[in-house]
Amino acid sequence: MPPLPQSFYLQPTPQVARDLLGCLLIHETPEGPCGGLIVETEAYLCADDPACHAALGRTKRNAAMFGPPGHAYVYRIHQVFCLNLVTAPEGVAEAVLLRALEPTVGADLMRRRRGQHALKDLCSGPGKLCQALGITLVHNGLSVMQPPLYVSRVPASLRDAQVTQTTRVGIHPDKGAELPLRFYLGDSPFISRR
DNA sequence: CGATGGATGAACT
DNA sequence: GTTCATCCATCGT
Repeated sequence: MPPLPQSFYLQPTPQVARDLLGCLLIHETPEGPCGGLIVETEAYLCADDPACHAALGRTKRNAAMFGPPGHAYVYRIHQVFCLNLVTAPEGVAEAVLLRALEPTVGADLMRRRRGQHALKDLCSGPGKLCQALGITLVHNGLSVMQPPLYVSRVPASLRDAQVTQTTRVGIHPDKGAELPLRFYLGDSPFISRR
């Protein structure tokens, strides 16, 4: 399957977050390809969303969010990295955080990067996912519409009933904690938490 | 199981 | 100096 086109990332951001569920994220690395099916995402919006990194304007760190859609925004928090896919037209800072994958490609390689872990714990969190795939700040701003890093749709169809929509993880009480912008596959054992 | 706290680095006030 | 879009070990039930 070809990578998702840029037009995909120009849909409303919550819809992009939802539609990314079930899509395949692949990173082709020197050690081999690795990745999996996206099972958990969160949308971060430009307007009325204090949790968005761009809520206070453009900075050196969040610059990629203001860039073209279909590119990566990678940031560091504590000692881990997190991967977002930039949405909305250039200049409008919105993105989707990828929070968990169901490992399907290169599981052994990912296990090596993460240390010995059960399959369900390899990519069950935004930091774990980046560690497993070998995503770092060097990927900040890169296109996710072509190798080595890309997202594509898979043939299997997705039933609406499988998608759960709820509040985001780790958001402080006065920062839009009540916004229902987290999406995950309700029957997946690979998500970060219930 | 669930709750808690420390690690640890960069951006920002 | 404060604040995290986290993770993991280590408690406590």
